[in-house]
Amino acid sequence: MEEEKKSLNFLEQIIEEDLANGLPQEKLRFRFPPEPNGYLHIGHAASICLNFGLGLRYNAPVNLRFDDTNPAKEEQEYVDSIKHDVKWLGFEWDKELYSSDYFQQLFDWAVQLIKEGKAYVDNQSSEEMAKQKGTPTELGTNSPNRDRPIEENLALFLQMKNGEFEEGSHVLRAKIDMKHVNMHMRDPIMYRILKKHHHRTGNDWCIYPMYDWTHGESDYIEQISHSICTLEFKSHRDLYDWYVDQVYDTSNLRPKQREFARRNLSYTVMSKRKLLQLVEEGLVSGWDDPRMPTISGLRRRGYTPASIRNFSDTAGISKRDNVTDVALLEHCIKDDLNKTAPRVMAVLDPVKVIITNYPKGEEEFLDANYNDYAEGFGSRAVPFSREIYIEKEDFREEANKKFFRLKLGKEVRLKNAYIIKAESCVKDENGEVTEIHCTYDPNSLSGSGTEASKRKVKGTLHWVSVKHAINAEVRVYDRLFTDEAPDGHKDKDFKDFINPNSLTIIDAFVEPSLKNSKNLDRFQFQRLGYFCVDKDTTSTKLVFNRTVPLRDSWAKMDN
RNA sequence: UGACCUAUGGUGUAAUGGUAGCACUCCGGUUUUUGGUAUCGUCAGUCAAGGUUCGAGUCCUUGUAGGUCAACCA
Repeated sequence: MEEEKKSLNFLEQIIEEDLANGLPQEKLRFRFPPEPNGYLHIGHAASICLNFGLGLRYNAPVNLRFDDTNPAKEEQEYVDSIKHDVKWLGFEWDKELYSSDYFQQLFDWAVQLIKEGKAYVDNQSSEEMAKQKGTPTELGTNSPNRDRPIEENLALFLQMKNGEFEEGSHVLRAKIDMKHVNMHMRDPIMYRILKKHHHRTGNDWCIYPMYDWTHGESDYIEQISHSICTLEFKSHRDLYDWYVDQVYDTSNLRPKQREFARRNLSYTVMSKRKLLQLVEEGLVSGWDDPRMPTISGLRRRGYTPASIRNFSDTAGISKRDNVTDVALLEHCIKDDLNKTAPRVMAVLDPVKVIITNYPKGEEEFLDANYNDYAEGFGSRAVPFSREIYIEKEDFREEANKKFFRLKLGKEVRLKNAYIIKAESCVKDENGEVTEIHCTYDPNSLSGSGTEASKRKVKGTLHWVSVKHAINAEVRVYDRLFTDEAPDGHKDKDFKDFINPNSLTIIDAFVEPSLKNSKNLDRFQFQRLGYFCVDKDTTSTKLVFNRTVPLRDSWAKMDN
């Protein structure tokens, strides 16, 4: 059989081209370079799947490199969560590295640049420097310190390093071109003074390298062949190349930066700043709130690593701005869970059914498959008795032919149990149905093989036995925002679109087999959706998150 | 009054000058002891105008639209 040719994305095409032009395959090396200043989200997952996917595809190593050059924002907590998330997604990095590992090397190279007359110390205020920088349409002007003698620069830079200056008083700048059409080339800052404790280097340094100076050189040190980042860094590429060229030795590989469009998802926001805002203002319970688009939020919500990987592959990558429909993500998790989740029964909005011809005090345990349509899931015993709960919406006193559920005088099948017929109902003073009285057909037990058990009845309902049901808190989620692109409105704040009903907490009844479920166990609650055990679960209280509801074509018809 | 990037069904992505395809969404049929799943199908697209070419989504020109760039952030 001929293997189907899979089309390449534009980055794979670039790599193929490089290989065709003589780059040896064993020189291929990638990296995922997060700044440890927040939690990873589904957009990062795109980058992770992309870089590690390339590693797998080309049998090339992929480094996990923490871009930790700003001690003001970075914390060990974030490092730990990032490592956990990458592992959880199912990827293995070659080396765990930190930009801060290269502080000494970067410093030495900076000294070299000063000696070559390619860098200088500027002691103007940031306002003055900003003014000289110009704008995208106006050229910049030179700093009065631009031609400071090399010896003086060297001495000042050393003083900066030794902590002899205040924060903000001096910077080291690359001497490139203040009239360059690219703003990033107008004598960019290489080092600033920051008298802050660093999560790894402690107080060893009080000058810290800027992103641009750090990133290309780190790629070069690690001999990354393809340094893949998002589109907003496109204009940094000139500078990336300039910096690398200052230290590039032709016997080594010269890394190449290429950019792709970041992944956006409909009905949510993706910037770390905005996500942080949601957390800090208490609009969600934390970074791992199941409504958050973070990896930890999705995990807690019940998403599987495979579903997220599959989403990334399916969505693909390109260079155009995009807002991917969250329906695709939901499709991916439903697709995975449909194949892997055991099916059980839970009633979220209960009404009591009394089976009047079932003997009082009697109970029986019915064998129920965890999955009727696939092998290997096994089964459990589900208790049945005279009183059960069904969903309120599964009963109507009267309804037309399209209503396949329980109505007076009609029959339905109870999943894994008997066929019952509604005879009458009891209502409270508000007209709400409080009890439904039914009779059952004792010969109709599921799987018993009797004539009666094979009767075709149109509806099948899920249920739990009143006596055996266990209580569970079920958290039902809706999208966090009511707008498709909450941060896409110039005149409105993204928080104006917060959905006030994004979380509904329900006291539900679940079948007793669920009693000992553990955190992150995933189930299909039949006819309702996929649910996942939440970490708030204790030995006395079960808590479930609804990952995603099942498709409900009846709800659409009924409206 | 700049430079750079991007424009393919509602959404996301292929087509590497040669039949515009795939997935999601929507809608409909079949199957079904989940109104689920599965399966079959329908609707729907190359931003515009010129040019090159036997042939253009692809190359060129000019528009138009969107995005990015002026942190001692990354």
